Amino acid sequence: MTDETYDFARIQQRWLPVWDRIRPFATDDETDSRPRKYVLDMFPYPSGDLHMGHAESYAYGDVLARYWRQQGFNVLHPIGWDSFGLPAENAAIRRGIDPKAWTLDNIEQHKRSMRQYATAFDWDRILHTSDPGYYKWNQWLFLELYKAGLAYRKPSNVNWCPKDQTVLANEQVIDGLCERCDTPVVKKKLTQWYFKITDYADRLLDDLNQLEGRWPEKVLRMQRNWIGRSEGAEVEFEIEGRAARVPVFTTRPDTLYGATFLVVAPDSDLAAELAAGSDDAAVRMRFQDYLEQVGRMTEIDRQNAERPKTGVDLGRVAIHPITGERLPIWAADYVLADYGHGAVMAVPAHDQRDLDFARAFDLPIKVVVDTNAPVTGVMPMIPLDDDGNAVWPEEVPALDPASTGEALSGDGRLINSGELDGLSKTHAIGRMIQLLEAKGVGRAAKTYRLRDWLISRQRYWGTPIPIIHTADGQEVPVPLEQLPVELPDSAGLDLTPKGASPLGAAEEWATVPSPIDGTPARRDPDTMDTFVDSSWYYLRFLSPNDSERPFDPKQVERWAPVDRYVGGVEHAILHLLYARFITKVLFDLGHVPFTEPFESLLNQGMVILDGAKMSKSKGNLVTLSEELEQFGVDAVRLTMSFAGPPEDDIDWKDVSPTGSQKFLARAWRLSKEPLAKRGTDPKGGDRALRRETHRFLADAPGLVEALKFNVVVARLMELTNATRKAVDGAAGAADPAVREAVETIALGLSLFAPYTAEDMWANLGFEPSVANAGWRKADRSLLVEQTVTAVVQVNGKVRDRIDVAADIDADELERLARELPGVVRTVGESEVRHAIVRAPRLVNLVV
RNA sequence: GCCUCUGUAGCUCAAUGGAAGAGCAUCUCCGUCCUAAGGAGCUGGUUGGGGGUUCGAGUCCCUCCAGGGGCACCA
Repeated sequence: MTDETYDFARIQQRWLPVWDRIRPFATDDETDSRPRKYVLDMFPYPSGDLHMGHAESYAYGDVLARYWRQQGFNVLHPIGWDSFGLPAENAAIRRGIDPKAWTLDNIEQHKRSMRQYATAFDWDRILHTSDPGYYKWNQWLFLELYKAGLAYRKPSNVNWCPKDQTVLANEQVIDGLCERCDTPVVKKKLTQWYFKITDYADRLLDDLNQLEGRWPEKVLRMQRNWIGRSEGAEVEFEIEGRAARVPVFTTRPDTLYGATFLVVAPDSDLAAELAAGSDDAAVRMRFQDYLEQVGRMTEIDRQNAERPKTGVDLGRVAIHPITGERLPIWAADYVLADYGHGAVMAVPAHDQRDLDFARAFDLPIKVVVDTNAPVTGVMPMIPLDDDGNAVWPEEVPALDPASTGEALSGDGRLINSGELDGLSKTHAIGRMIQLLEAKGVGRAAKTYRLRDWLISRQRYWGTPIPIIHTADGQEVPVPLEQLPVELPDSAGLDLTPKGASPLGAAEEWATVPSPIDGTPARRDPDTMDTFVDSSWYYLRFLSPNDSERPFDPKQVERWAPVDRYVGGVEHAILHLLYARFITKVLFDLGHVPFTEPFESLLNQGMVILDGAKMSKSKGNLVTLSEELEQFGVDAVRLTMSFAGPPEDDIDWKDVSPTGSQKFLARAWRLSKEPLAKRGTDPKGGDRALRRETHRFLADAPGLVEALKFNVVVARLMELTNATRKAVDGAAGAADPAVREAVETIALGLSLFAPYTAEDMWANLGFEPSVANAGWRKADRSLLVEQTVTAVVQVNGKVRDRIDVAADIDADELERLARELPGVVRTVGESEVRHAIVRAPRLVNLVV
């Protein structure tokens, strides 16, 4: 191969060392006064080598980072590794090696591949979370939350993965299965550390409105669903033989008169207490059996709404707070212990779940909302026949959920409800809350699906929780000056999951003197959920080597929050919710001046193959390294960008890296063509080509910012085709417009195909790097057309067209239009009743 | 089941209510000892179906159909 043919391998070899030397993407100049942009790619877990998903994500992040750089911004675009977590530990267990060494090897491998892939990262700021210099500040963060009362320990029923032998956060349980290994999750009673994210539920929900339009609608919806705020009332019921009243949460306080029994979650403390207080030994026995039966069930069974209702009568009696009726109390597993108060008032007539239960156990059903009645203040919609007479429905559906099995959940008029009678649902809700408040037995209330964030894990490869437990059972924070609490060496430790943290077995490490009085005490043996690590890493990138503090406030002021965050939708809930939460906590504690970490979010789609997700087990993997070998880095990157909108999935079967390669070669060959010298004034060059060039320069920025990378690439192809035509045609290679066009193509390609663009730039006689060359400003005067073709319609149908001056006025255009042969022929003798003129493009004559 | 988003050329996508377009692929031709690179050109459409509003609808409204996504015992 000679220098005359496009050879991606040669070009890659040529420029990689040059970039290593000139470091085009270093961002460290404190005096730089350009406007700033912070582009962040979600940092990867360093397992194995880069795969197609990474290649896609980094291609997109790079387009944005390189684009803003070309637009004259000082761009921060860092990378690091989320290097704590189970995969390293599991791999270490399987192969009997040190997780630390394994992790560092992988990071090195990743880094080499990323460089080869020409990612525009600042290599002077890399970090990884398993570095004590990083996780020291995880521990600092934990202690900040602890001091603020936002980190606490409590015993509760937690999600337990029997395979990984560790607890899982609610967010890590997908359809009842462990997110990582698809093992059915079970419940286990354990004392664990939590972050009090529920204190922030309202803000996490309400602040999503600020992100509207800048985060994908889908992610906003998922977060809203996850937080799941519901508004209603808390109602308190007296229990016979119990001093304290029992509160329940309901969204339908209007149906309180229809409550015919209470249901408590079998696995709640309340259920156990009520059952224990029953006089009847048989009741106590039945409850124990039922509790065991429920405990054996996996989450996946429990979440199945189709299964028949089960439950036991606890033999206890609640008093209806308004009517004073005596209501039975049941325990049933359709009520969840950790939502609301773990107890509900059952209104079978108006709630499907309660109805199913009442029918199964023959409990009373009382209708209190007439859903056939027109709602107060709203006229009923009665259909009319052709003569204008009302057509009454043949049959009004019966108000009888007991026999139909259908609960009446709609709106209607209250009946059998004392002073609420006649009110609509909405009015009755408000009125009932007033009544409850007046009687002191209830109040308006909100509740959430969101639970507190369970952060402790019984594993080795994570951040040790910086708490010391004294012999007399006190929790003492590790003093700041003793941080980091470093992990003990893994040598000699059995990392195999046993349900207890391996750290507890590292006697030498675990035994410490109490910070209070020096008596023997023990370190907390658990490590933190790795989502703690990633909840604030975007701040650490601003001063990654600062050993004095987690982040430099001056740099936070300069760069944060992140302008554009790029990553997969698989983190739509977990990571993003946690990062938002921690950011708000840091704001409240005065550490950062903003409340949302990520100004805008790009969720790229997945790379799939033949309509299916790629997976090793299915054997339908596309291996990135093989694609790179065959097509080159640039062709693969370009294929990613060209495949469609970034948020859509890319089916590798539908795309053509060969096509990308051909296009790159065609563009590259153009860089050998221009005969005009560097710096030649393009004025006077071929007007049509200049117009194409400047149309691209004018349109590309908006398209990039709208994330329509595929359209930008298509436009580059058009410009390339136009330039080839000019070179081979009348304009010729010496025309200065050709040089201008080719330089523009190189600049445009620098966003998508950095090696090719750099080589073209050199062919055109410039010094590297094209990445920092700067975008050209479009000359708007070249965009306007002197003449345009106006369409002339008669009754909306095109009958003729005419070339006119672009600035023609409406009257003149109409006059010309009426004389056109096609128009005269169609209009004939008819009178033109109306003319719509949109100069200079269109005339529509209505006859 | 509920809530949402999307349906335009074979594929991926454009088109302030104003001529239905681009890139890629296909096909044809030029080129060549052969093959390929390369170049030129032609095709290709009921804008998912139906109805409505409008001088004019891919665009706005209604309805049906198809696909994607989310939620789903959360009181």
